Amino acid sequence: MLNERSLAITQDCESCPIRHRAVCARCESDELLRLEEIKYYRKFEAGQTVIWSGDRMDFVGSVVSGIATLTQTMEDGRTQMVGLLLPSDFVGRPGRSSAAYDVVATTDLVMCCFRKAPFEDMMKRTPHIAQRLLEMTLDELDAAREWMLVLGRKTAREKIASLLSIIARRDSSVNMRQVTDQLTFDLPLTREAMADYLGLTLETVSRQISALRKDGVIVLDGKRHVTVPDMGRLLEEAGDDADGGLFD
Amino acid sequence: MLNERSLAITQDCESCPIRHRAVCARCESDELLRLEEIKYYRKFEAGQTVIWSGDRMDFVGSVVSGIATLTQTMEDGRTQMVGLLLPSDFVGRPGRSSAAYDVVATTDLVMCCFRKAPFEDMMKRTPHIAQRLLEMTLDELDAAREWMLVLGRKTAREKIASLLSIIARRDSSVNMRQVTDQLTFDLPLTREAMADYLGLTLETVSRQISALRKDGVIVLDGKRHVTVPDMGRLLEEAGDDADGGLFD
DNA sequence: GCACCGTGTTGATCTGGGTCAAGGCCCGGC
DNA sequence: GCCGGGCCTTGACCCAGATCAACACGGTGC
Repeated sequence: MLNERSLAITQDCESCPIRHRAVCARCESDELLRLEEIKYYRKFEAGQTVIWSGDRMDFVGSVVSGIATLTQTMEDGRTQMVGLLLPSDFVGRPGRSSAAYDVVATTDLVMCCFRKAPFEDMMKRTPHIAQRLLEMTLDELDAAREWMLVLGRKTAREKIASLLSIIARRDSSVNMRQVTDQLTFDLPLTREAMADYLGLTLETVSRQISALRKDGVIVLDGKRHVTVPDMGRLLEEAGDDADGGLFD
Repeated sequence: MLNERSLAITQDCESCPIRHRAVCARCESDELLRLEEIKYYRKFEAGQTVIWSGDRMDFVGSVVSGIATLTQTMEDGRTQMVGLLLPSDFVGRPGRSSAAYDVVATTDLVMCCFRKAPFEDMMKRTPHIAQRLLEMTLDELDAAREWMLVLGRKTAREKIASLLSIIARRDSSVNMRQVTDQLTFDLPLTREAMADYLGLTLETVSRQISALRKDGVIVLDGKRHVTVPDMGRLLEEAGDDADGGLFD
């Protein structure tokens, strides 16, 4: 399904002409074809590190399938996840040659990569690409700032509810049943990874998830499979407006 | 002084041809002149709100002098500052018509604004502007992500030290004495604003500032004027690498 | 002069979430 | 089958920072 908001398209990455039209949806030039010549795929297993912070990074790319995380770590080992990369998310930074964060595959992961120099050349020749990247980066900036509110001001329970809301909204595994207003999905993160995203300990994550289960906000089937009987309730628990445009 | 990294230049905003060359430093086209026709200035007094979250926003612009903050507020009043706008910082978002955050002047403030529609037109005609904005937005994204680490994983003392480092690095009021390695500057924020930035209460901010003073990490002259006798020491307290490229 | 208000400091006490520790569940190897 | 290792849960206790409260300081209006 072609998603106007994404730079690359999830499932049909093999049909690249379509996907690359998304890079530059308003542009019909043959630049689209040239992208074909400089792209390649990379596959990673769950747990593998895609790139270490500070390493030379000579590609940019986007997630085709699977989930990766961006994390920062202090010398003493405290780590904070600063981004969650879901299919169609873009990685890398034109104009910078080394990675700013650790990028780790949390599930099996396929990325569609472009060598950086040719990608930058093409960006110069194809103005819409820079504009598309600008839009996407602004969206990411908004998401990062929303997360700052979560990290700085929300309680542990609200943090968990916020994370579940985000995954419910964005994870492609989400299965929505329109009639009952129920959502089901698998948590793509361990308790520890959730803790790193939320600025909590894994024990607190575990306790709060148990509490939300006990209170009927979520239903757990095993440790990872989540059903949300009432999305409005979950959003209330997250401290957001209950009507806050879920699937806009 | 022309700053390659900025979209607009601080002090010499009156000499706009120079400033606008910074918008598009690599571009010599006459688009620069057209910017003249659609710009205007706005002045605000300390404490005034520039725009409320959700309001219609028909301009983009940059800070000429003074300081503004971006804040998000929950229904129950908890607030989190998500950005600090210092001179040369850009505000607004091409492609979106309403403000996502409250923007408040914390000191007297002068902004140089462009009406959004003509600015967007010009962005389409002048590719380098989108590329410059992309670079700036990526810098902001990095800053936001660094702040996520501060909010999620640092102690109150480290948070204060981190904030002081950032202000020391970016505030134009900073007076550096090369020989002694001392820095002096005025805090542009109240204790409450600092608390909102750091995800703390104002009492904790006050206590930690007192503690840093007692330990000799900073010297206070009045409540706002700060001297940092040893920047390396402050960076250590912030939990960053002591050598982390201060004035790069 | 005095009252008032915004800003900041400091003390006393409380508590949400961290820390430490024990144990359960599941899966893969042997 | 048993063992070991991830991953997760739960309990007991502790502490950093929140909360509540009192007061200090400087400016401004009367």
